[in-house]
Amino acid sequence: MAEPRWLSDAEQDAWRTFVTMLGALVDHLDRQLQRDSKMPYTYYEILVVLSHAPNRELRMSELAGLRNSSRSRLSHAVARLEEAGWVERRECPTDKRGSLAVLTDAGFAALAAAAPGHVAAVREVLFDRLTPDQVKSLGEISAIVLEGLDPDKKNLPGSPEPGR
Amino acid sequence: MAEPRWLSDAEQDAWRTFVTMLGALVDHLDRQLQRDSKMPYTYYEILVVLSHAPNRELRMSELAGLRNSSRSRLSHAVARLEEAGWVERRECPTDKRGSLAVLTDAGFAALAAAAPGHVAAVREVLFDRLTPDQVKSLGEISAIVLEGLDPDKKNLPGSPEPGR
DNA sequence: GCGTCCTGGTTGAGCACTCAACAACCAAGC
DNA sequence: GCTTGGTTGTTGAGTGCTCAACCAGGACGC
Repeated sequence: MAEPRWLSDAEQDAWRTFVTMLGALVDHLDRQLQRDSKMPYTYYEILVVLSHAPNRELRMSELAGLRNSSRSRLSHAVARLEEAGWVERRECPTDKRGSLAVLTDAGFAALAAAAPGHVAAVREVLFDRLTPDQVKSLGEISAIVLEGLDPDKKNLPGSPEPGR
Repeated sequence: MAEPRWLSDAEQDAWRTFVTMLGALVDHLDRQLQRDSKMPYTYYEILVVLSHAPNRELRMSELAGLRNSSRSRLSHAVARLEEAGWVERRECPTDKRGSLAVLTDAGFAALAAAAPGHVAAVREVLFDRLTPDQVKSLGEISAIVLEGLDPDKKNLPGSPEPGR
């Protein structure tokens, strides 16, 4: 086996900073939501996606696709959200195998209550500290990396904000 | 309560792309390590940090600090690594409360075996797709965000590569 | 009709993490 | 010495995830 191509010093620096930032960022946002709104970030995103859907309902697998989540994960998650009263399951009228996840009024209210704090947190750690050029740059870099990871996935789910 | 400052369109775009990329990236790297080396990413990082330490040993809390990890998490993780034979616990000679985590030869070998694949994965999804300017930009942006999250933390643990 | 294969979704075991509680120990004051 | 308070590290319960196994129902062939 050939000697692997290790990272250059500049690459190592960038990688260490990036990966540390990444962990701290995810941790920070997750804790903020958990503390202030009693929900993990992933559940927040499920509620957001549902809030944007027509009738605030989606087939389980559509929801999983939009969330880049496995069916299993989503099934567990929706079970929790159902216990919390934020989502209901209904039978799919056109395919008896299927389930619909429906955002309840209580779920929408919980989302509406959680959103300002979450968006404020995102703004505070990210957008209020970066110049418009840096935001643009971050978007471009993210798109390039994402393209390499997920070549045929073009639909980006989930703005951080709830829908109408 | 005042109307929250929502994100601009450009910010929303950047955020969605960024957050989606982030999830996919973490997932990709974690799966690569789990598949090829039977260890989660966080355990890989513990081994890396230990491999760079003098005598390949560290106090638990130092290790936790370098890894930005809680004591509890580290304690659980080291218990697993000990089962795998990659790390040993020893008493700290100067403080009877303390424990030392010591990287074993088997642990070092496992790390050495895992490193090339991991670094190749990082290179493939990130550095081989970005220009040097973009790498520089990513590093700067990461540093700015990290500064806001972790104001007094200046030590960045963990290059992705094992030490001597 | 009937069989076969695929798809949608759920389930349960196992794993990594968090949080709170705890035991053991050090350090400082008296 | 003793007590008080902070530190170090572990433990156990609970949560969210993955993975593989599974059932139910659709889709296509015959």
